[in-house]
Amino acid sequence: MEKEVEPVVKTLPPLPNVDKYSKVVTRYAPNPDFVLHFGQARAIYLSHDYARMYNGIFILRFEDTDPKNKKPVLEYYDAIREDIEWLGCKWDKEYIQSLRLPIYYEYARKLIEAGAAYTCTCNPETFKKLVSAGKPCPCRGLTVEENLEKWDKMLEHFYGEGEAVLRVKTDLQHKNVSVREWVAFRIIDTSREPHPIVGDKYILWPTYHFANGLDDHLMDVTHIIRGKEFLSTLDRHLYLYKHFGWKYPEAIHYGRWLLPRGGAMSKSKTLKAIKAGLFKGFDDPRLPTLAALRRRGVQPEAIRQMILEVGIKQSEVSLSWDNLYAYNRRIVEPKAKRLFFVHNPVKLLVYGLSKQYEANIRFHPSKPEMGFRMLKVKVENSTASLFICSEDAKLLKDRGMVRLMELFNVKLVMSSENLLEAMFHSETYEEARRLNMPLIHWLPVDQCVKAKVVMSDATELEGVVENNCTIVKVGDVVQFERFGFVKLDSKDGYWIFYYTHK
RNA sequence: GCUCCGGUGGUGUAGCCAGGUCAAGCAUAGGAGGCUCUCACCCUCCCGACGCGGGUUCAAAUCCCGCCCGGAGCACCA
Repeated sequence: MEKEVEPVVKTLPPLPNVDKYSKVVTRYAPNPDFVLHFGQARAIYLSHDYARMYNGIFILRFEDTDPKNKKPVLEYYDAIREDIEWLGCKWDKEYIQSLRLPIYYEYARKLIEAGAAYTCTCNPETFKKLVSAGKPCPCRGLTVEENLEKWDKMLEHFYGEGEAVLRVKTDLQHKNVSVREWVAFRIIDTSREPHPIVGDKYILWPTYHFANGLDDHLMDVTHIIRGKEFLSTLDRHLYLYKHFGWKYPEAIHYGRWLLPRGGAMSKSKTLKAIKAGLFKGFDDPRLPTLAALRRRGVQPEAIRQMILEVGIKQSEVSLSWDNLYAYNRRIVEPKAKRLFFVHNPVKLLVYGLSKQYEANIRFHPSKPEMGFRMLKVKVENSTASLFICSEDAKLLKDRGMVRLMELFNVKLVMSSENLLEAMFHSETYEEARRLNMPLIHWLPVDQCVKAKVVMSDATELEGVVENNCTIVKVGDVVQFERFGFVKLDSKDGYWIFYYTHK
């Protein structure tokens, strides 16, 4: 029995205060305004894996309450579901906030009735001035009745966009000015900015602070795992929970992580660049989206292991792609079949052959159980026609002799720009080693198909791949020997592979 | 600027709460060599870190103070 190399998988540290709750409930709450990127896998895996670890519940909640500035797009709801499924995380419940507005209205009314929230029709500038000085605005003194009346008018489209908001009462001296009297509802003109799901049905929309905080309670979330950019929303939520007399869930915040090469690019910038044609789509190999990583052959388990390794510190971390690739290689290497791919092929004629040749090569050098592939070399008039990489052609010119892997050794006799001519030298590997010949791969000109590899910088390498590639299924990761790991992307007429890593 | 949060090799992480077994472990990257009919994998070795300065203590990466550096937030965004 051969043992697979088991990577040392770190286990998650225990979650705080688990025994205080009857069931652990976590959630992931994306805004469907773009596909998920690599960094978001962190909150997803941590939330999901903790829920599983404690036999709890993992909730997916779409937070689509800004049809204007962070406009949700219908296709991304599904794209996000697909991304999360690909990561291997199944959610137990799903909610869409835009379908819950009546619930938010109901709780807003309760808040007003409790005297904990008030309608505000101040000019934003004057309000800002007052509140940063720690002073209340005139609206704060309105009676409950007056507030309910104005609230109803807000619901009835009496006010236009920007004319009225609902504020939550806080401490006017709160250290963080943005926490003071924060906005729970604002008006968005959905006749101009329709929501992808509910259209122009509502104009009064809850802010993230309100809907997110409220839903965490209503959905019995016990443990919130999110980036530390949400640290200040916790302060806001605390007021909300205090007004309602609720207990706030355990909140864990992790620091942001930096990725090299455009990893920190913002959604809006990325979208703009895609529209401008700078990227091929949201799965362009240069982008750090999950869709792109998937397309390139990165295994979700590699991402998970990397996230578990990084943990949940609040300090920021700079990750390198190399690190992710190392995890991925560990997963992919034992399974990947080996094939020959000759890029920028150059024709090589080998003379002096006295018989037919065929090479039987393992699909995996250290796993004979994975089987063999065959490459037949047709010899006519003592001559064979092969392809080799142009880089290897240079090698042959420099060294004079090379071994064609698993075949025989040749000696260069003539070279022009597009054609190399060589003489059969000897057959054995031992002879090649004795003479210190470089080893190169090759393909018979009649045993290969055209292929191209899309590199991680989106450039494309043209070449030929051995026709044994018919055993490869779309989505499989294979290794092109002396080249790197690639994933078969499509084979409609043309074999297209995406480069994964070395 | 204000408010929070954080600083272990190039990168990530263990250790810090309960000081000694840490002249700091592991991984990855880098270097050298070995194995191998791939530049993959595997094996061996090397490289390299407790931000700085004080204090407490027999003893500090671990506790205390100051400084420095980095990050996050400061919206009618999520």
